Amino acid sequence: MDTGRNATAGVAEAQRRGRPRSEKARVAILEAAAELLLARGLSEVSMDAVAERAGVSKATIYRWWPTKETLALDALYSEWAAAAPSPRATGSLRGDLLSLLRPWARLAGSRPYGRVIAALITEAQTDPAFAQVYQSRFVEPRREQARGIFRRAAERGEIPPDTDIEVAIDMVYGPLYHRLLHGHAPLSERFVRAVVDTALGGLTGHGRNVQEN
Amino acid sequence: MDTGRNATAGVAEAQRRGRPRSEKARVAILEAAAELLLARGLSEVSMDAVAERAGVSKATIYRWWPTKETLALDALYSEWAAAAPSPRATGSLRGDLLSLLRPWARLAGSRPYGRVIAALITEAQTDPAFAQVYQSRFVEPRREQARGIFRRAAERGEIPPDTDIEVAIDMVYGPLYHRLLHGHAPLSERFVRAVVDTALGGLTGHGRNVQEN
Amino acid sequence: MDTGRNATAGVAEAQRRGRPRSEKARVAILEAAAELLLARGLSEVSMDAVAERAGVSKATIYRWWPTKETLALDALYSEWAAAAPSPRATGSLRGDLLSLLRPWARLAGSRPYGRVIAALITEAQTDPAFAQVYQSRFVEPRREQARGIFRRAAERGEIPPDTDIEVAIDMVYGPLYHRLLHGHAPLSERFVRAVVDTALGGLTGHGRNVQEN
Amino acid sequence: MDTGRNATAGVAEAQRRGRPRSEKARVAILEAAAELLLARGLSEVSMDAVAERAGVSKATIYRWWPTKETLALDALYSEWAAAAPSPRATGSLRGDLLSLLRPWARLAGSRPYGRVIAALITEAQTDPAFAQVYQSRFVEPRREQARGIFRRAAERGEIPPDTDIEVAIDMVYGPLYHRLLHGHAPLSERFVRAVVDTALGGLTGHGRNVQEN
DNA sequence: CGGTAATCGAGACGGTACGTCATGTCTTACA
DNA sequence: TGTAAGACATGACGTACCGTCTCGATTACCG
Repeated sequence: MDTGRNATAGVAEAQRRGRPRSEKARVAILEAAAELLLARGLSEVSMDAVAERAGVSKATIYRWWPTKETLALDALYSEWAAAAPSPRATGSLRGDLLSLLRPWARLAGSRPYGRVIAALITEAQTDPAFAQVYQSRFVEPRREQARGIFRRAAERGEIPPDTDIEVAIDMVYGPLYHRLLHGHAPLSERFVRAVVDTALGGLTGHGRNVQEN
Repeated sequence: MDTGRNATAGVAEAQRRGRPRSEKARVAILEAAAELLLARGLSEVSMDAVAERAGVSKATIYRWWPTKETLALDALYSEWAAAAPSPRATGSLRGDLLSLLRPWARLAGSRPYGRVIAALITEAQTDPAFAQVYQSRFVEPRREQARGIFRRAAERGEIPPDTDIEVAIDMVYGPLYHRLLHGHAPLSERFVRAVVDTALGGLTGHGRNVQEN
Repeated sequence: MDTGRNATAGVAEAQRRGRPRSEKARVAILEAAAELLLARGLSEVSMDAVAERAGVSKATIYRWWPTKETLALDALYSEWAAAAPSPRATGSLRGDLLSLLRPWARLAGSRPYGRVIAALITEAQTDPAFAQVYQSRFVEPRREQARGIFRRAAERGEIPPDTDIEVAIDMVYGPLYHRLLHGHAPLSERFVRAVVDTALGGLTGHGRNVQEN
Repeated sequence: MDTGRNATAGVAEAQRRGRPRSEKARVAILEAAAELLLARGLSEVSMDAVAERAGVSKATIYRWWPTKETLALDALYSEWAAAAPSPRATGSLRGDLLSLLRPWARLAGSRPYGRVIAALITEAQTDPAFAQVYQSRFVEPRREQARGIFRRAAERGEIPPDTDIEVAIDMVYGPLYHRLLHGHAPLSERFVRAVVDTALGGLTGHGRNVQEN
């Protein structure tokens, strides 16, 4: 799936005229981009380098991805989507959150994704069009999952019905992104548990969740 | 204060030989950089542009700042340090946190600082030397303030003595940075209060803090 | 008639199998090329542009013309051959030359052909195969006409029998091409007459031809 | 002397501020360009290739020469100006013309200059600004020399005083350029003599110059 | 009338050069 | 020694064109 042009093309669509897009080239570009991005970071990766490593011409890249950033987004997404499992419903808010956030943290910490994500966020600050794509591809899907989790918890009575769910989401994802981007401490499993427990029970301890998991 | 070379050290230092450094140039550079950074973002600002706007030669900039990023850091720091008031002790954890975070959020939201901070974080991902400077100049001072606040709260018995303070700091700063960088929702005063209250009392509501402020 | 491949050979040839060549496309390509060439010059005309204007695919052009230059040669030739009348025998060398050169000069000056011819000559300098085609299509026919004229003049005794006819041809065509390509002065009718008269009678005036025409 | 910017800079001019232009680079560029041009022709020479061979950056070339063509003009001019001797006055029109044209023909035939000159003429057809520079640098100086020769011949009575000198110049340079560019026959010494003699005496032979030289 | 074969349109592709721009260094003259 | 001016090597940018290619669609013939 491309960030750039009309890459939708339903299955049943009649074959379009002209030479069809080279699937080989598409995959080679995304893989080359992903490897280079993780090895060197967005700003150190040139389109020329991607083209060379993918065995592809620069024009072919620009035909499908308008900017380096959109290519990076797609490249990262390919890796990320392939690796991330869909969380299952555990019956408790704590369990649901852990099953959502643990794979995310494990994935985020497994390779230098933070560097690439930081670069994408930086680009989103300046380019509104890119920001829109970044939001809808990377951010919203995960927030939507979290919204469902919190909504179901409210229905079960685990959290008050007037809870501001947007704030709640920021309370759990915020600290994770914080460590991912600032790198002042590891994105460990322990940290995920601590974040979830603190978000649920609070620091003062009166509502502290005692489950062990 | 420069990120780069001889940071001039003490007042009483003997006058060095040769023409002294031009204070006018130093200020002009920092101001030009700050304005351009906030207007266009780090990646869109060139050293040539800073030099031209400051009425200064490029060589002069490079003599004192080794990279564009260090210059940006200093330029941002000048603005930020001038504006941020030092928080006062209120006697309660909630009060202390609000007096620490509210000015931060107000400042961060007042101009497009997020764009510059995101760029600095991005650079820190790749350049370890810069990361070190960024941490010690921007991150640690504020974490140290927060550590003091939590430590005093533990002494007062407001939070358990075994609280992991590093996690606690991430629980309040994380959500703020999250909104600053992702921009999916405003960094409002209301949000700061919600973050503090949730961090203290938790989402489940059993320990919910009922103070009104 | 194409510069490139199977130049169709004889009329009576048996119809070849497969879809026959589209005459419509052939004409459209030549016309599009001629218009673009005269408007912009060879180097400013791209095959893509010709294809688009002719409503034809690039592959169709390349199937029949190996290079842009050969296409330009054919396009120019179509225009040129259609416009140039065949000179008639006047009975005198001066009359024959004028009847040969005047139409040439009028045509050459009528539209920016100089620009295209210069480009073809340039290409011929580098590509020997093209040079051969250019000579045989554009240069030799006209030189052959001129040879006949001078030969008959020698038979009539108008010029010495040992006259070097190749030099004689260069003496009349050279100055015309000179103005066409350098453009320092107009290719006027007056100039054609002056060239012929000077070539015949010389600058010193002793043999000056006094006919008026 | 450059075609591009303000390369005049009189001798006595006060040293301009900033790093002075690198004479070494200037010469290396012109020499690299000249060698490549003569070896491959203008269209086959890329700026990248010139930069690489000269050991110079592309930006440096573009700083001083706006286009490839202006660079080629300067490169050719350097070679040409260094080689061409100034003709001397012989006392006769024939002698003067031979002393002007023989070195020109020898030089033009010595290396594949025709290919480069053809390309420059081609460019001049399309780019009026370049045409102006080409005329004033390459064409006019030589025409001015020729004008002097014919003017003095008229004063001596060798040619009629009402001779159209512009036509006369085209009569001798035209055939030479014709052979240089069309390449249908060699630019030999014999040819130069034949052109001069025919231009002076005419083909009809009544005014034929009988000097031998 | 169905099969074979060359043509055509569309347009993606690898490759190469373009001319521009930014980085960081260097070389002058002047302060 | 510091500074303004500005030339320099390096290298990436995004665009444009070239000539080739792979499709489906078309249009003749030939069996």
